[in-house]
Amino acid sequence: MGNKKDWQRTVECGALRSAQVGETVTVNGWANSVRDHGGVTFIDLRDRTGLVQIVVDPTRNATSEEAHLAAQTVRSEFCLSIRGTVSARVPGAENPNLATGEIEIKAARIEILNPCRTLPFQIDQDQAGTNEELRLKYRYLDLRRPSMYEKLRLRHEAVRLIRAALYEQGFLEIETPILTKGTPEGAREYLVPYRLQPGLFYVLPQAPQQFKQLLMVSGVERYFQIAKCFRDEAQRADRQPEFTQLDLEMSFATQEDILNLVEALMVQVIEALSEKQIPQPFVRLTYDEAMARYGSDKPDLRFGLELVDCAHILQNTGFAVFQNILSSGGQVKAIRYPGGAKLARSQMDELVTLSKEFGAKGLAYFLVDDEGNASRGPVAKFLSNEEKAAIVAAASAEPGDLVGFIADTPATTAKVLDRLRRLIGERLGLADRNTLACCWITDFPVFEKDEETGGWTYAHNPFSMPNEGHMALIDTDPEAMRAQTYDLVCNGVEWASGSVRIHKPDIQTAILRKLGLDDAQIEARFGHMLQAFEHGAPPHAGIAPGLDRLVMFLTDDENIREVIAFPKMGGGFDPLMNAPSPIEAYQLAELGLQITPKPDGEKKV
RNA sequence: GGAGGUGUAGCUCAGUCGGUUAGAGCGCCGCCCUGUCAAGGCGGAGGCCGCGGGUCCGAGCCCCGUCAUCUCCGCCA
Repeated sequence: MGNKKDWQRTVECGALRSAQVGETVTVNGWANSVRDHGGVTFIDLRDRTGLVQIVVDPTRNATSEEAHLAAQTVRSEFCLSIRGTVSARVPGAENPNLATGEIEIKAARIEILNPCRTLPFQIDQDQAGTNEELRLKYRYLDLRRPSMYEKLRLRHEAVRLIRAALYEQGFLEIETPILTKGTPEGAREYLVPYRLQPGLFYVLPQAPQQFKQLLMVSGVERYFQIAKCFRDEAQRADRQPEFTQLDLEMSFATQEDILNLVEALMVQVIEALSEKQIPQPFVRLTYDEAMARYGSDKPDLRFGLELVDCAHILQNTGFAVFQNILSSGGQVKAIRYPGGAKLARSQMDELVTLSKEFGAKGLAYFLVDDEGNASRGPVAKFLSNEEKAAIVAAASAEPGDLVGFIADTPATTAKVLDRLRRLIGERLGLADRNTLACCWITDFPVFEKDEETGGWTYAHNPFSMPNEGHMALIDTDPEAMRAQTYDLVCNGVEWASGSVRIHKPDIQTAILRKLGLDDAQIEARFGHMLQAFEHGAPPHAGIAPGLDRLVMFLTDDENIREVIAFPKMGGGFDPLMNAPSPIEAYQLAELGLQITPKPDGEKKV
């Protein structure tokens, strides 16, 4: 206490109430706004706890001449120390919009800790209208806005709750290397040249996957980490080149253990930090069910509009287009567009155009009339009355609805109908913004066909344990194999992904061979994992929810940059630090690197 | 890699059918003002209309190219 400087605050701005009237206090903060009336001047002083009004009135109180002169030079965002007396506002001058609106501080002394030059943008207004590149360039100013501070605080609280809950359950928080080795395939990786032996590179981790499994072999049993992950892929509104996952792994655990743990943890965090409705228990769907009913492995369950498989209804149809698709292994599935019969012809045409953009050959549809009959629309005349009635019933279509059909391969049918379903849901406002509809998607395929090479590629994660008995299918019907895998999906967004891991070297080797790796490649890339599995590796399972996504749910942001303190722009460029940037010639020489200039001149900077 | 949107004052934006001197609000600067809280009044400064080319008597506006940025597809778990 004796070390305290006289400019240092004794109270925080937002904490002051009528109870403190009469006290002499010192506050520190920034001038949120200044209102100079010639004689009396008001300053709204802001710190992270809120605003308090400062009155500078040389005729009415102990305000010194210096304080009055200082107040006249104060501009927006000056950093100030102010000492004064907490006073009740004059009757009628209270501000009910301010938590501290009953009182004000009559300034005796004003110290300008640091002035502020003219701002590049106004920070006492909502950030929504400001050019984002400018916000990122001056991120330190952008983050002064209370709404941005609140996002930082929510993120902090989420992490704090997660840590507390996992500590409580015996999890160890362990850091794993950032300079490491890549996992083949998957996302493009960030590379760091190795100076001591030019030509070698570290790889930044896409996730701590292998390390956390090795920690299980180590006997840690319960591991977690708030882990930075790196992927050198194209950006999206909800993707950053570096992002954060809650990475966790448990030994001697089943899928059920992981699902229960994560479900309880996420519900706890959401309920503690938001008013969102989060229905429980989370819906569970297998991958096959999800694809059949929603055409997606990450369905938005805030609304229905389930897809209707018309195969049975149309098995003897006279409509050649549908018949040909069905007899060649394709699907005919329908989706209901509530009230869609009222759409203008141009809007219906737009649906057809969009379907084609999504990959379908077209969109067939009929309209349901007031009597519940499918009397109009392009396919109405090609289907029998019995067929139409059965489809109307199966889709629960009502008078005034449009029923659209996609007839194509199962993959294309799913993809297009998923898009249409989301489009309809969005247009009709079916998704309640205040609800977080979570579901577990389980039992993903182990392999899927690689259309380019004709070989097999992993569908989920090459370390995932196939379902019991499914290894028997690896030579006969690998496409039918399912694994002990699970994704947590919320409002159509993939939130977490995990699996029971393979802990047996023979199974892991068989899977890798099926993926087309020869024994030499397996040894080079996964030798250390297989060797670890040969040393008494325990059964283990894990998962990794996206932390940025969690915060986006809390803040209702659709843009991941809003919930990261210092994010990067679209190309991975950081306009605040000006990174990436060129390095010195000697640094390149040390690394044994030579830059080949792009033929067509310079970009940027 | 592809598609679409945007680019005009420090910020957010308007700018008609291509027409002579490019506007508004906020911010900034100056003066006035004793109760405001988005303070108010008066005055002022501030523009490579992203950049390059073209069409035209004439381009912020039309055409071509290019750069930046945002969103989506591809990609990415």
